[in-house]
Amino acid sequence: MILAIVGPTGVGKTKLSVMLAHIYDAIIINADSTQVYKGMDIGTAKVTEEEKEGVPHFLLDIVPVTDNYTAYNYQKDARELINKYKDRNIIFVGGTGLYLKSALYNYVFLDEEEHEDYAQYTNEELYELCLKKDPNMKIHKNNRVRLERFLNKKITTNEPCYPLYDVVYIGLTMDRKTLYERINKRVDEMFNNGLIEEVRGFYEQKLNSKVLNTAIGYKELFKYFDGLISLDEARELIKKKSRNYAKRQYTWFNNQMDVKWFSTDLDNFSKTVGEVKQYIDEIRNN
RNA sequence: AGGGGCGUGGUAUAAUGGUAGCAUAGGAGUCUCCAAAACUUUUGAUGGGAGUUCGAUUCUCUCCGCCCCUG
Repeated sequence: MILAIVGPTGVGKTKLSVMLAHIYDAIIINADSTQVYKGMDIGTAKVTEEEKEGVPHFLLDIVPVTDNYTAYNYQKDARELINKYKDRNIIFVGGTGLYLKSALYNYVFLDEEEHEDYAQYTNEELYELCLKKDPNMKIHKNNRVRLERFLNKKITTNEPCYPLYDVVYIGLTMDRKTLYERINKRVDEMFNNGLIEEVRGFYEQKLNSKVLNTAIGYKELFKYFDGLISLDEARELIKKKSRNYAKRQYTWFNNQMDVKWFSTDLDNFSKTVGEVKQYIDEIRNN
């Protein structure tokens, strides 16, 4: 059996995953694009050793922050694990929808044929080049990385995207206002628990990488260390970006996957777990 | 208390005696490796009252609120 626990950031996915892993004697595979990196712990709300409660976790802390781990890498790694543990129950947990899609669906990646350097081109120029290659190209001109990739490919795919595995998608949700309050509070807790020191460690090593420049909580504090914004501004920005992200996660899971949603009962979490378990058992018996 | 200034979506701002603009937050959506990304779309405002006027958010008065200066 393969389960996937999805939902916005801060809704309680980690806790649910460990409890379900105990019930079904399952292993857990991370499906969060930033938790694969070593050392990014507090800012990504990575599960701690204590919280794992002995449940085996995979695809956590597998690459240094200087690597550029992509959905393509994730697809390979996750499918290897599915194959290796096909006799066991597997629980995917995480909020990066594209990673789940790439691993669990027939999501085709195209090898890049050329590797020209387009650094000297402006976004506009890249956009024009792409249109010259294919007038029907629909990538936005600000989406620079996608434009460069498009130019480096010889063909595009029309391969339909269909599920490869039988997966039960469990979505965890709560009303928007409560979720946003929780997200704000969680960011404050990250600051209290040493987020600044965690990020300063990377900053002082003068590390620079894609994930450090995009991950929420990291890029904002880098700006603070550079003296571009105040600490309070960084904190508010992190909260805002986290809320924006949560909303986009809903859009993705609502429209890209067949998710069964459950409301998180904050006062009685085991009740929520019970509802999820009942649903899973019904499906397994059919 | 006296003198001065200011009140425009949740927030920050623009403009005008004649359709109140922009940004951001909020809502909805798109997605074949930037995905904690990049976009699309949409709700929502002239502090209250009165006067002048064909018409006031704009001009006048008043009340309320906020800010600055003085004692």
